[in-house]
Amino acid sequence: MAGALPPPGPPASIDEALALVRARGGRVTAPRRLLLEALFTSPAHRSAEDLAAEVQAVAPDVHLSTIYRNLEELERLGVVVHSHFGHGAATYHLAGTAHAHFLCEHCGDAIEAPVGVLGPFVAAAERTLGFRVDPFHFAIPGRCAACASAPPPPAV
Amino acid sequence: MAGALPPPGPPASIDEALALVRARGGRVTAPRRLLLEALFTSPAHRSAEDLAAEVQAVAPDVHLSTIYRNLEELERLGVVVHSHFGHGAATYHLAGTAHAHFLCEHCGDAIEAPVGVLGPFVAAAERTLGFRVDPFHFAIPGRCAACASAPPPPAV
DNA sequence: TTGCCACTGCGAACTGCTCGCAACACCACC
DNA sequence: GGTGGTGTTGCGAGCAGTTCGCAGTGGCAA
Repeated sequence: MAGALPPPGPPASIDEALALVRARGGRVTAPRRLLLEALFTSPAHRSAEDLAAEVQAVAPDVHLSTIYRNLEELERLGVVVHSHFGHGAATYHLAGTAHAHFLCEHCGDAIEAPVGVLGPFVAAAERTLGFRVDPFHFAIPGRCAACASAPPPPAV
Repeated sequence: MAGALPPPGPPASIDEALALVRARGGRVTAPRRLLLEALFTSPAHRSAEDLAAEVQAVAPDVHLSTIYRNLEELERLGVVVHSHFGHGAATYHLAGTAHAHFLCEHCGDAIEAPVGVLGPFVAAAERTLGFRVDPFHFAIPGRCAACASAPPPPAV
């Protein structure tokens, strides 16, 4: 690739992410590299604990708090984003793949939301309330098609 | 489970709520009554801890876990609902006053959402994905008008 | 009045996350 | 190829919010 172009969006590779880390004075360490490898090798949403397990499969000494600190740092640099699915732990994924989620509270299934569904809602919220919705940070709860069509469970 | 007692809507008074408790075999106890009083005397959103403090102002011995257990029970009976504001504790309020919330992640302000803003979005989600959105359970994050117009904080 | 059992208070435990601290090791500079 | 400053790490304690187990209490039907 050409020389000194600052990446306009989120980094597309581990090396680009590490360059970003270096650019703001950070250092390239083994836990950091392993965490990035875990993030880049799969687009899935994983909790900090899942990611820690993946890193620890290679380097068992890496501590959970190191994972949290690195995720926080990478989020500040725009490499990853986190979102919340229901009541449980936060999940992390690459910033480039940010998208909204619908979470079925019945079967636990998460549906990745095409932006088109949210666009009019986001626009309406801004027009009516001046509120700029961030639809990525929290999953939108409800019932998926399969569970919605099934008879609702008894109230007790 | 046998639907011998279909309550048409959420109870409108403490006594109605207690009748509901009795109808499913429950008992009317002092902590339960005090909790309902706290819930019915103000429409505000309060955390379990806030509600415990209100109850404990009258009956200091009531334990926080009793509050949680009663809230769970009342939720099962359809008397209260809980919702989540950002990362903090869950908040509880009467089921009859359910409404969506927009939560500003910058100043922490919560805006109660007129249903009109959400209607088209809920309809679109159902039409496109078959997904039945429950917009009440989690606050919708973003930036309020004041914070959105202010210059965004530097990325680092 | 009696007795069953729903409910309570209490404290420990759990989950998800953050913090303080001393030791370590990356890397700019020589 | 050293060397030193300092960013990062591992560790463990601690926090908030919530749940659980247990033995004792007391509401209420009979």
